Amino acid sequence: MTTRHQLGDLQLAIMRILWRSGEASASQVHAALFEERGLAPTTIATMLRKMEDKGVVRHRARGRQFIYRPTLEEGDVRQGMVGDLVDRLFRGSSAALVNHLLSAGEIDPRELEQLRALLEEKEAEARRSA
Amino acid sequence: MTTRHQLGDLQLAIMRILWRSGEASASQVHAALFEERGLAPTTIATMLRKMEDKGVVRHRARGRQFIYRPTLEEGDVRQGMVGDLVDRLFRGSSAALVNHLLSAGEIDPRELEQLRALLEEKEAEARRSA
DNA sequence: CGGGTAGTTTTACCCTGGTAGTTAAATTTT
DNA sequence: AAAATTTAACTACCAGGGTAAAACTACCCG
Repeated sequence: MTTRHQLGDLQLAIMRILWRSGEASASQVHAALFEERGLAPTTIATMLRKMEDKGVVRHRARGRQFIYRPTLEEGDVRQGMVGDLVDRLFRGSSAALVNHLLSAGEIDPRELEQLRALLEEKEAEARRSA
Repeated sequence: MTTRHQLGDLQLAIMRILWRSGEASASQVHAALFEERGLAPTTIATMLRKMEDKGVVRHRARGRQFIYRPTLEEGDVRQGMVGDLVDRLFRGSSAALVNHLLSAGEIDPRELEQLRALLEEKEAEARRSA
């Protein structure tokens, strides 16, 4: 199991850039985020450094600039953060979370059917390997 | 929509005590949590004060001690925190979260069937009000 | 009355996320 | 060569969660 990394909002935004492009320099990340966030370049650079301390990105030098790469897959991060929430709020039961979502009407009715299909598939799978 | 309150781990633990007992003094909360956390009584008291600042609990005095009551339901907190995660990680799509849970095999196979039943119920409901 | 005790308030630290100014080094431009 | 620009490093600050010692206060008991 990948160590569960908890990422903040800006950190996630940065990761998304990196996942999309594979790797990027601080200024590229800044450029990509400037539109929606309007942050100072130094803010991005600082955050990238902190993220490197934490181990979620790594860098190599190209000339005088740093190129950052993510060390985690998007799925890992999702898994980790969702898992954490499940532990904190649903005593580890993912099923309880799904239950909550369904009961609270958080799911778009138009998507119910797709979910059911997926669920049935999983059920069949579970039966097969039982 | 209830304002989305983000609660930390200790805060959640405290809330759980309060939800269970309806109301409790700082020392009662401390006693209830001491087993698993072993924190100082002042830590609990401080946290309760911070939580009151934040508006998630309220207190009244009984003699010289403070009796705290939660101002939010457990469901509200769940809804808020899950909603937040969904926004951050799944661009607001709860269905995408369910999808993730199913695809990643996070759901105990034994619970699949119950979920399917619930899902079918929701589907029927949706059809009815469509 | 006086002291122990229970319980609250004050004060203080650490850590992390977020934000950014300032400075220093290197590279480009004039 | 000098000036301007780029880019990274350093430093700083705020907020909030978490943790707790210390100080204050009111109460009870002998």
